[in-house]
Formats: sequence, C-alpha cells, structure tokens
Amino acid sequence: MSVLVAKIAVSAATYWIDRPYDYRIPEELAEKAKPGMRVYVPFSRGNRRCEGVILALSDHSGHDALKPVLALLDEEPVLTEEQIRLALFMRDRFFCTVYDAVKAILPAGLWFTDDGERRVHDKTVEMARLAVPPEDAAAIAAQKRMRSPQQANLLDLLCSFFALPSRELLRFTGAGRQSLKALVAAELVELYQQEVYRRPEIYAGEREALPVLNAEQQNAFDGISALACSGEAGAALLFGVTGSGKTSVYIHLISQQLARGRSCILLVPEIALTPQMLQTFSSHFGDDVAVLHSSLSTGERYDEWKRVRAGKAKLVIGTRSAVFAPCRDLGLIIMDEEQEETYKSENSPRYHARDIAKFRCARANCLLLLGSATPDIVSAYAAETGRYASFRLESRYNEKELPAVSVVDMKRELRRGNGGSISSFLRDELAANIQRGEQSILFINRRGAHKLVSCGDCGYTYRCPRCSVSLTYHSANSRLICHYCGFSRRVDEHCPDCGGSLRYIGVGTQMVETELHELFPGIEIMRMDTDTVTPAGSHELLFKRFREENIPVMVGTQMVTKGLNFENVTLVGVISADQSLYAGDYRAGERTFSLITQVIGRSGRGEKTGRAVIQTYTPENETILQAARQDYDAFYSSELSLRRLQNSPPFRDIFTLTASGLDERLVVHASRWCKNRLESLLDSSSGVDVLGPSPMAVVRVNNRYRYRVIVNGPGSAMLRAAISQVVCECSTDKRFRGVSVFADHDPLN
DNA sequence: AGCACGCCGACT
DNA sequence: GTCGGCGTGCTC
Repeated sequence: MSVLVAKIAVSAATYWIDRPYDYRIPEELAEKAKPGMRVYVPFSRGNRRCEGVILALSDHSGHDALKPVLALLDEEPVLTEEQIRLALFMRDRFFCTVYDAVKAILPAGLWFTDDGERRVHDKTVEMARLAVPPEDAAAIAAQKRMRSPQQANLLDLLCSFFALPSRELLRFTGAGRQSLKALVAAELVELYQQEVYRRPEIYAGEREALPVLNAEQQNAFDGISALACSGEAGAALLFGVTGSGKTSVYIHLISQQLARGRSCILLVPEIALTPQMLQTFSSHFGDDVAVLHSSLSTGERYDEWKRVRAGKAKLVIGTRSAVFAPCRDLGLIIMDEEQEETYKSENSPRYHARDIAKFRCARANCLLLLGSATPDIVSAYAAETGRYASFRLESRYNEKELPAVSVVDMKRELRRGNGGSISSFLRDELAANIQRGEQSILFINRRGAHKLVSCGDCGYTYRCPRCSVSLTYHSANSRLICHYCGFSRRVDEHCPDCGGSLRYIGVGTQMVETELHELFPGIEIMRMDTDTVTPAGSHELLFKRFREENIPVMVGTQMVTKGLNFENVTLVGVISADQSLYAGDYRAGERTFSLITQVIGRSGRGEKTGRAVIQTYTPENETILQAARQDYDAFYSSELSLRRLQNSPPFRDIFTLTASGLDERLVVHASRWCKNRLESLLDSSSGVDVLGPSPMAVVRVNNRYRYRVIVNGPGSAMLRAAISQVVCECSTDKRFRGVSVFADHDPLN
C-alpha cells in the first residue's frame, strides 16, 4: 500500500494550535519523503507557505481535503527518529511548540544551506525606518490620528527613533503587523535587513599523555566507569571540592569511551570563560574535539555540527545547546558545575540541559555524570536517596589547605563609623598583601556594575520609559541604557527636571574601585564587569594582564569567581555576601553558598596558603557561616529541611504561568483567571498549590506588564496537561486579547 | 501569530 | 456608493 499522508509540525503554528497537521504527499515526492525531513507546506486560510518537519508517515488521515506538501527541503532527514521523539518530549515538558524544539535541536546554519553546499549568510534582523523626512512623517501622523491611530503611533515613534527593529516597533506601540504593512505600502516606511555580526574562534593543541590519577580520583573513576560501561541508563553525581581534580577524572572517562568507539558530550556553564579548559581537552583529544557554543559564527557552528554528525568528532564540548549535539553511539554526557543557572534556557523552548541530557541518556542507555563542588540540592537529594550513584573527591590538589576564612560584621563596621564598602579588617588584609607583592581579588555580589545618573539638587533619576527600572550610564558610548529592553538615550547637560547639576553615581565595581583608590593611592586596581560592552576576548586579555603584570587588586562581578587560577592570589574578599540571599526565590540560599564557595576557591591556588574575607550585614546567617566553613553537608541538610517545609524542589515541582501585556489591569485579570481555571481543573486532593498572581520583580518591560502565577505540585503528566490547557484557553479567550501567556517549568526567577 | 472575510464610518 | 480601518474566526 502506498503511503500518502505526512504528519507535519509546522513553523507557523502557535502553542495553542500546535499539533501534527496531516498533508497529502504528492506522487512525485512519495518515494523521497521520510520522517525527519523539512518541507514547505501551505498553511491557514491564505495558504501561505511555511516550513514544517515530517514527524511520521501514514496511509490514512482523519481529515478530508488535505493540502499537499509543496516541496522537500532536504535530501536526507535532518532529524533522526530519536530527535523527533526528543522534540515531542520537549513540547510536553517545556510547553513549547514542536517546531520551537526542532529549532533548538538543529543548528541555525542548516537554514542557510543549499544543495549540501554551504552558503552561510550573515544573520540579519528586519528594521523599519521612515521613507520620508521626519517633519513630513509627523504631519502625516497628525492627519492619520483620527482614522488610523495605530499607524499614527508607529509614525510618531519612528519620528523620534528614525529606525528600529520592526519587532520592537510593533511591541512598543502595540500595533499589528498589518498597520506597519499599510505604512510600507503607502511608501511612508521602509523595511530593510540589518546584519548582526558574529565572531570566530581559534583553538589548537598537541596530544598529551593522560593525567595521573591519585587514589581518590582513581577510585571515583573506577566506580563511574563501571556504570558508564554497563550498557544501562543511569545518572551519577561526582561531588568534588574545588581543586580536587574533577577534570582529570573526566579526561579518563572520556578517553575510555572514545576507545570503546562511543562519543561523549561535555557541558560547561560558560565556555567563553574557560579557554584553558578547552586547551586542556584539545591537548588530549586533538581533532576528536568539536566545540559548540553561541559565540561561534553560524558557519563554524554548522561545520562543527556536521563533523559530530558524521562521527568525525567524538567529543563535543559546549554550553547549554551542545546537549543537542547529534552524536552517534553516545556513551557519556558530563555536566560540569551542574548547579549553574546558565543550563536553563530563559526563552522558548525553556528547557534545562539536565532534563535533555537525562532523556538522551535514558534513550541511549548511557550514563549522565553531574559534576560539582556545590551540587544542586535536587541532584544531591537524588544521590542521597540512591536515584543517582554518588562519588566524592574530598582532598584538594597537592593536599593544599583550605584558605583561612573570616566573616566580617558590616553592621558593627557601620556603628564604628565606617560607612564604606570595605571594612577595616579587609583594608588591613589588602594592605598586607600589597606590601608582600601578592595579589587580591574582590568580588561584588551584584550584576550590572554600572553608574546611575541622578540630579544633585532634586534627586531626579533617569528611568526607562518602557520598563520599571532606572537607566544605567555606559561610558563606552556616553549613553544611558536600559538593561531590560535596550532603550538608550543621550545624557543631558543639566537635570531635565530642575536644571541642577547631574551626578554620576558609581554602583558595584566602580564604587569599590574609587574607594580603593582613596585607601591605597597609587596602587593599580583592575576592574572587571560582567555586562560592560566589550569586544570578544577582552576578558581573557584582562586576566592575562592581571597575571603577567602582577596587578595588586582586581575588583569584579560574577566572572572573577569562575575558572581561572592565579598562582599569586592569596586574598579574596566578598564585598557583600547578602544580596543574593534575599533574591526571593527558593534558590537564593543555594546560589549564595555556591557563589561564596567559588570565590573562596580562587584564593591560594599556588604555593602559598590563601585567605578569604566575607563581609556581611547578617554574620549570624547559617548559609554564610556554612559557606565560610566550606561545609556543604551541613548546608545540604539545613537547606533540605527548609525545602521540605516550603514544599519546594526536590519535594515538589514548580511551574509558572506568566502573563504579559500593555494593559496592566487586563494582565492581572488574565492571570487571576488562569489561577482560578487551574484550581478548578485540579482535584482538591491533588496536592497542588496555586499561588499569586503577583507582579514580577521588574513589573514592566518594554511597556508590557508582567504578572505570574506559581504552581507548586508534583510534576505529573496530569498537572502538566492542566497547565497546558489553561495556557491554551487563556491565549484564545477573546476577553484577554493583547495578553500573552506562557508556562515554564522551574524558571530561574 | 497572520491572514481573509465582513461590518461600519468617513469622504466623493 | 466605495475605500479601508479594525474586529472575528480559523489554521490538516
């Protein structure tokens, strides 16, 4: 019997209409069409051509009048059966469309290729700009105000910005695409493509002998390798204190799998920060290594992807998305620093790399190894209860002692009249280090280390017109920028409100840097921020300078806590350990513990023993004390009982329903409706709590108000189905037009 | 979402 | 009358 029907996931389908659509396969394509191939199909009333992917073939359909598949985009399937399964799993797990999942699984480069010949195009975004002088546009806008207010709004906005990405433009004005198209048709506005630039990457190395394992590492290796070679699916946790040499164990495990003809994936939280890790692995595995991460160019990424798929590269090292690497004969997935938040995607598909890794390992009957010095409480619990195998590395390299840690009470410091951010204790320690010619690193527990601009007379501060946050000053281009939506503007000469003089208030690194200059005149201070606009690789350069020029003090955010080892650093300071403790979500304690542990780990990597100073306004806080003692087990047990009381993971799963829109009242209304609807769908005995709605920490972004309902319950298929149903119902409810809703499993905040 | 169909208000 | 907003409903 001839196969005539294809079940297809289409790109144009939104979440609430996403299902396999049946299409007729025309006679001439019947031979070639296979599951996993991309196709063009007509979709919706206008039969507009859209992309799709064949999920399955069939000989019948429950529908009559099927539309035909227009064309096949691939000669061979680009998705394996296994990857199709994964995409379907992702839809169910992460509340995304199947096509969204497919786009995450496949590399972007695939969309730019033709006939197997690589034709990499520059990545572009669609921009809209005025096609007439702004004065004319303003006049036309005024004319149009009555008849077509949406078009008038679009024109007005373009008058002040000249050019904007059309996506942004529509989002900001709330106008529909048709209004923009009308303006384009009237030749008042034109659309054009603007390039988004990408940067390349180089790596090289010579093969080296495998590192020698110490007894403890050998022991861990033996246990893990037995599991990895057992041919059964499973997961293991490798708890290894900072400097215990987890990497050496990884190298041996990978080497073993490659020798068995299996391929491996090594996931790292942030590859840009670990060039020496890459160096290490390419020195052992040479061309067997493929690197996959977001700052590769589309072409490079695609090339690496092809090498992996062809079986030419057997070890994939990469960030989050590398978990989708098309490895053949997968033998092992390792997630290094598995507690890191960068493994969770914050836009659709909102997946966690750990969940994808588990799925793949289960299907491939292989091992997932989670490595960490401060494991996620959920992973540690799974290890404790025997769901994961568990291995420990407890001795530091070369039997080095832990740094001596001091906790400084900043409240007392304040009472003593020191209102600055550096305590007298830390100051003395710094002075001692400077005198000895040793280096120090100060860590600021805060993101966005920028300046605010405020009026010295009336206190006016610049706020984003589209978001409920202040604008921050970037010296790189002398502009004020919103970190949420990217809005930017020039700074005025004087206060726009009262004409007074404007002050530039340093927060974070800048403030500390200034203070240090006052305390230690003439001493060089290096500053390192996470989100300064700097060219690629400049962090590495800064680290190199710090090392080679023996710069006495480095001040920085997040990134100074990661990776690099400096022999001569013997003092680290945490300026304020408190910020991340009160972030509000259930992960706050975990984050703080992990952060402090990593900072302490930066000290005393060389010959000399290190010291660490932790400043806090709550010196009695258990988490901070446990982190200071580097006592993960104590932290784990107190955190676990807290989680048990709070009903948070690992005891319950957390889901959120987030609603956003221009009309705040409507957003609240829709959120409240979601909560009630969900409660009514669930049995009162289901053990599910629905909380909220509550405004998000930053309520307004890009003029859209954001409210959230939190669902706390067992992550059962039944609960996920109910959540999915509520999202679909709310999205299609006419009363909530203009409000968009999405669900997320265990979001970061 | 994005597209067609169809209703209703303004201008020739 | 009719042009073109903008609301409504559907997507194999």
